[in-house]
Amino acid sequence: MADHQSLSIHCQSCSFSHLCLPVSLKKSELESLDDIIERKKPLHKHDKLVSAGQPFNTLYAVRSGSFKSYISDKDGVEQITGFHFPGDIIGFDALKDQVHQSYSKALETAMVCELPYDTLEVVSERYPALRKQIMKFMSAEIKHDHELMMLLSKRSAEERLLHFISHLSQRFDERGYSARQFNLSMTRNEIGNYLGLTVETISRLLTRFQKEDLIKVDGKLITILDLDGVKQRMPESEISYTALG
Amino acid sequence: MADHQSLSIHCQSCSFSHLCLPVSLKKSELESLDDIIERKKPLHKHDKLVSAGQPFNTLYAVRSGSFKSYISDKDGVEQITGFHFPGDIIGFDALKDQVHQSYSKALETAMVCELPYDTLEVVSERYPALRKQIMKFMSAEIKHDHELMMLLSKRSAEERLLHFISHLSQRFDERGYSARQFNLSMTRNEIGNYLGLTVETISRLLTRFQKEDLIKVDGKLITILDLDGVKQRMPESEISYTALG
DNA sequence: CGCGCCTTTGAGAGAGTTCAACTAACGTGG
DNA sequence: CCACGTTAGTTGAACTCTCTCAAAGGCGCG
Repeated sequence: MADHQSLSIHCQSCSFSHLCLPVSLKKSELESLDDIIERKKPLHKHDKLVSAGQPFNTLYAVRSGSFKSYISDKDGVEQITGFHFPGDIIGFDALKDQVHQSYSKALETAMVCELPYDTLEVVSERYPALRKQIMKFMSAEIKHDHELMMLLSKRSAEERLLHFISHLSQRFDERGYSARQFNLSMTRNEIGNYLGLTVETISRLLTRFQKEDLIKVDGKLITILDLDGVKQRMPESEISYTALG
Repeated sequence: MADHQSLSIHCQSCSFSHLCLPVSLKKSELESLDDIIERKKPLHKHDKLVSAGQPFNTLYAVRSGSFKSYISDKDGVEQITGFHFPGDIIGFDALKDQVHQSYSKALETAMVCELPYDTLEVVSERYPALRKQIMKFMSAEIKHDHELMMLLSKRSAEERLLHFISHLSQRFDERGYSARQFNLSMTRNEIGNYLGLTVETISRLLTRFQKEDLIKVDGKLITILDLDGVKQRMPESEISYTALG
């Protein structure tokens, strides 16, 4: 079962394990985790990983590519609740009722590791460190959501987008990619949806930031020219940590 | 230790246990939980229960009264992230770094049950149901936060306030209070802060809702005159459950 | 290679904010 | 227990940031 489509890939050799569930696990714990993980076929752009209403069976860890998660109301209005990159875990909102509450869609070709929840529970009974790690991920998601509330509720369009760019930069950095130059896997529309703004506002702001020599925009490719400038014009959260977050 | 300021109060006799951690626990599990809980002295209006930056030692369950939780940036701008009523758990955002990320302040005279986290972890090792319950609470908070994002990002002032009133009504109902008439323990300012609106807008809307015979407003006392009307004018979430949420 | 989606840019409109003034309720100390 | 200072709430008028509507160009996917 564990070798189903495994492609001989393991947490031990995964370059994002320092950001993912394996963080702080000992070797024996890591091997147990590795045993229960199933690697799925790649997803293509626009493929749905999960849909709201589906029964919850497994959490997913992003292995490559990126995803958006969003909720939807009865009129079809959507709200993107997060973008996910390698190492991120998807599906925590489904734990309460064992039913998925949101949709997750691939923004580009992507791969995930499947973490069957029943098995995860059994294993975490033996390894408290794993359980703690899962709860830390959930806690981090709550913290992120609170910061987004502040952004949506109190910040101007400019501050929201600068925060978004700066946060993306930081996440790419953590993953070993360039903090200064990266490709947006999401559309302007999706950025706007996430930040509570319209496409037009995002477009206008990107143009303005470019005129102000803060960034360079070439379609999906963003180059940050003045990282300090970006951070200066963006309100800081009260509690900050130098290295780890 | 367990009898420290216990006032002979137990989960078994608590009228909010159906909403709190005890949900779905068996008798023996409940007794173990009861043993580790410490009941604290009452807090008064404006007393801080926790502050951002404090080391995290315990979760809190609201026993009576109400609280607001909020984050704050370096300029002192605050964002209320939630209001808490009896049965609610406070402190999940602190699990990640073992440091509180937000403030919680009593909105009126209130009491809490202290859930020392180290002990909670030891006990939940023996009782998986307790562990599951904690994770379900965290999952519910994530879901709530996502719905608030949708509210802040996509809804008009009118829809936000109607949602707020309707949600309060539902929570009072769950707690055995009237769903039709209740006192707001928070100020107009705090409602506005939570919903990403100004005091003036909240005040104007409440006046308008009253003129439209949706509600009656007498200072802090709200009477819902047309509950169906309130719900009709407020967008529904896609996934709804008849009884439990 | 063509059609659809994404992006950009402009002009006008509007929902909610800001500023201001006033009143009401609160609580604190004399 | 009253007086006073402070905080909470209401209402009006002007403003502004962002949205909406519109139109055109460009990229990319099939």
